[in-house]
Amino acid sequence: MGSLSREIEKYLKALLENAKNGVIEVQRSALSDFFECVPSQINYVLSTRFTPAHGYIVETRRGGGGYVRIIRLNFANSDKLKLLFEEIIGTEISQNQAEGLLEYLKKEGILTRKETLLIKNIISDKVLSTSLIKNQDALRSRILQSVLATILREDI
Amino acid sequence: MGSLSREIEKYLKALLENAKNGVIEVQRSALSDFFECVPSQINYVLSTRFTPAHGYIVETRRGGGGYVRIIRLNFANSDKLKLLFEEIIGTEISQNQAEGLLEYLKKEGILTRKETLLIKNIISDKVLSTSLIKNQDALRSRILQSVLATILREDI
DNA sequence: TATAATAAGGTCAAAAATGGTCAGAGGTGA
DNA sequence: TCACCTCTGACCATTTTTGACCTTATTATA
Repeated sequence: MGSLSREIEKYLKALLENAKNGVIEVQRSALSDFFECVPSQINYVLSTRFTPAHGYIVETRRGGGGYVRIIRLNFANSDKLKLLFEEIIGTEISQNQAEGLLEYLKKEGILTRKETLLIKNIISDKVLSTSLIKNQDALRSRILQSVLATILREDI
Repeated sequence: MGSLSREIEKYLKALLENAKNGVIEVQRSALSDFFECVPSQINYVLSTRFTPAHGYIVETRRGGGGYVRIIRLNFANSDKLKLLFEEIIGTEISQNQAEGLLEYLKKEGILTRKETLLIKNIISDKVLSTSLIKNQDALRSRILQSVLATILREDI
């Protein structure tokens, strides 16, 4: 008794199985035509089943030649990363904590010295202490989530 | 599938690859004939994909014997580049321009693919479009300045 | 040598082509 | 039944494509 959402989910996951690199590109309108549903149903599926926490990243582009790209994350040999990832979602992280996390990733050989430095500087107070930002620690958490998700991408 | 603009972009970049000196000259009308599009489409491609932020300068000339010359900047002239970068990054920078700059740095071998992806994702809408931030483009500028400063450090 | 014709390229705004958001209606399982 | 999914539609945002009209340089000609 699959709901439509579950069907769409299955379909996309099947596509991903056959894709090399764990990356597929589809068009939202083509998908919604195929499943005879409204386009926003596709967004619903993506936002409930293809989030980083589920192990996917979605990138889209509007306009002519637009697309929806789904990238599968590879948690296979990084349970620890998965945990970390889940732990920091929706949290706030101080500069100190963030640096600790980055150092850990460096020590594990997951980030190089240069990558660590780049990110450390980005999330430093020097960059983030600005009236442009309402809550530094919350933004820092979002940035780190993005870093973890990128690291986990299969296609890099 | 891929948009026409992307095709034209690829075509020009391929020409540049084969050109020595990183300079090519084409005729707008010849290009638009070749791609069966209106001439102004070429301008669109140039202005969205071959800006200084993307690492290119475009020079044109009208009238008989007119041309469009595309010059790819190379990092060797890094004094000029530093200035250019400062100008490009300014106090605000759009996502498109920022991504162009990162792609350029990758192409020049200054950033690896992974570093590029990490930073690109950090400055993406996904991370920065949040009510936590008042002015995305301004924060993006701060982040890129930090990245450049890190890159330009001698000790890494 | 002016002047007209021709041969480039430039600008800008409207239309077309995608995808995004959000609130409310409709289902469904414990 | 009640909380929690799912589905829908009206409205929004971004990117690309097109076309009408404008500017500049060169060449031919009176």
